[in-house]
Amino acid sequence: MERNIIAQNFIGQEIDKDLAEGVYTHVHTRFPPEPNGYLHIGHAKSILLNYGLAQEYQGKFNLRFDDTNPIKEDVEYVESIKEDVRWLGADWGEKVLFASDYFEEMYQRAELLIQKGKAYICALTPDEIRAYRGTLTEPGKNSPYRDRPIEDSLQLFRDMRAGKFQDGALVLRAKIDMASPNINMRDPIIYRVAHFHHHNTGDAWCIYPMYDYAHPLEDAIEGITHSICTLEFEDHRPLYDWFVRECEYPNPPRQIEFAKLYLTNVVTGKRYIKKLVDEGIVDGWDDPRLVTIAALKRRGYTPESLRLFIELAGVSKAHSSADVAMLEYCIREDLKAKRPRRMAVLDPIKLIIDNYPEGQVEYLDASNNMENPDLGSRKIPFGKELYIEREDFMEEPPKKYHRLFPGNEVRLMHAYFVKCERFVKDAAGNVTEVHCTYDPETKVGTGFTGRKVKGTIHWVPVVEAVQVEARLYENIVDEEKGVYDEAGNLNLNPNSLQKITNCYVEPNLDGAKAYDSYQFVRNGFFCVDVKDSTSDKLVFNRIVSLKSSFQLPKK
RNA sequence: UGGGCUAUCGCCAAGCGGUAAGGCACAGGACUUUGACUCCUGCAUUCGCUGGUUCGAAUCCAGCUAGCCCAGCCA
Repeated sequence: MERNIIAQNFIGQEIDKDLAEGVYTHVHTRFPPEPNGYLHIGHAKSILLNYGLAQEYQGKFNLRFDDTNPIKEDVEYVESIKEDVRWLGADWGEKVLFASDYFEEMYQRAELLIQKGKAYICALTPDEIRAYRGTLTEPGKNSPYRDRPIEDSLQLFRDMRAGKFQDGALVLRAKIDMASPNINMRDPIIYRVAHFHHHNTGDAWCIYPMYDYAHPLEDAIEGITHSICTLEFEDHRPLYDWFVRECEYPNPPRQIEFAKLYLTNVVTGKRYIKKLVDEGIVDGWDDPRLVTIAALKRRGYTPESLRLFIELAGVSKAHSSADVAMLEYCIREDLKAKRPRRMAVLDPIKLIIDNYPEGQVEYLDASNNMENPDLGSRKIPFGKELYIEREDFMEEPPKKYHRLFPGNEVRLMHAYFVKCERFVKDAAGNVTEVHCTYDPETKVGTGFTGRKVKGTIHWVPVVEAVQVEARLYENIVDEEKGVYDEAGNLNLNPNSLQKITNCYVEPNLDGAKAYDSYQFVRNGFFCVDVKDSTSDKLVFNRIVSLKSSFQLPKK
């Protein structure tokens, strides 16, 4: 049976233990995003982890929107989140769940807390509450409203719900311990007044539960067994357990924390991504320079590649940040045998074959993917004039350079050996044309073994070349300076987007229009940028660089 | 003398008292119709530090050190 790699970590071990000890008889996990932004690579880890765990133990997985703060939330986000979760392959079963669907039950349990003397209505102002809370090193002191009679609190709470108070006038607080060394236990607020339209419940409520209260109840209501969240909630676990216990839920869920996924020298973090989007520094939430799921998808990443990445990165409690090289490895690994390959020239110079008949065009048969014959082959027009990459010719080559230079012979991919005879420069000294002679006997497929060449280069026929706009992306942050400066601002890289308009790819002679997900192996993988193709131009985004593919050998 | 958590190769990460898995990256080499891919090879006498227990410790104990999180009517 196929084991879920994603479940092989300390969380899986804890679950094994729980199951063995009979604490739980089954496994039920959930992914609980707040609909206040787009999902990014970090969420993919949580989604795949929770879903993978449910799969591994033949349990259930819920997608639940943690929509308890209408001020920050929007339906636009719930739709995009559903799409991304679905794209990643996580199946949430019957229907999507919303925390807001449990508002009535949460309210009832809050009344229960009041009746048990475990919660009270507090009229301190926000500033006063902060002052009474104490500091990290000093205990807090009790609110003067802490011993308000139960009946008074109950009535006040009902009045809050009835809309008799302004925002911020009153809050419901849990009565725990103002001297607790854990600040979360110092009578945390559990309900606040907010006259705000909610995307799901409309204007039915003017009081909304806080995360610390709502989350454990949501989990308990849904019968979640393992509530997996990130490290910053470790301090909240005692409170989580307190609410489940005091609200009298049997079969309490268990919270387990893991370290967030960071990528080295990449902007993760919703807050910063949002800033880049809001300030127009990037084109939108799916700008290929971001690591939102939408952006990765647009760059050509596949769900399989992200799953592989999450598996390779692993899950632990150690603060860490994975190398982007690992992410790029994953997309190469996934695509290399799956997708057809094409030739492309980003920075063209002309290659003229002096001994090739003027005006002649022949259609060469080219394998779509040498590693996967099932992908078939295609015809490529070949003629006297071709475009080749500027980097593939050097007037004075360094040692070990085995592409074109005067007197050297190379293979034109899928075609012939070609020997450089001479070249032409313009007034500024730039090479404009490279002249070669070809050897008809070296045609691919003829089994020619007379001699070997050390280099094989890409080319595109001048006559039928398809011109596209290629966008090459560099990291959006300055890797030298690091992601953030002292003030916590992003160190942006002004060259994060370089447009190249005079780029050519080979034509699709079979009439296919899309170049989506084709591999342009010498130049990294490309995919069509569907959204920005407003003109009739094709727009390509390069998604990764191939290891040393265009680097000259080091000295 | 607040609390919680973390520390194993450049980056992730196994390891759970019996003598340091694996992946990415990197470096050599072979192969080659993509300097890619593939294939070999190399890459921690050592597990933040210092003591202790033990025949034996990355694993147990004690004490240090460093880093991260917490004082929203955000999640």
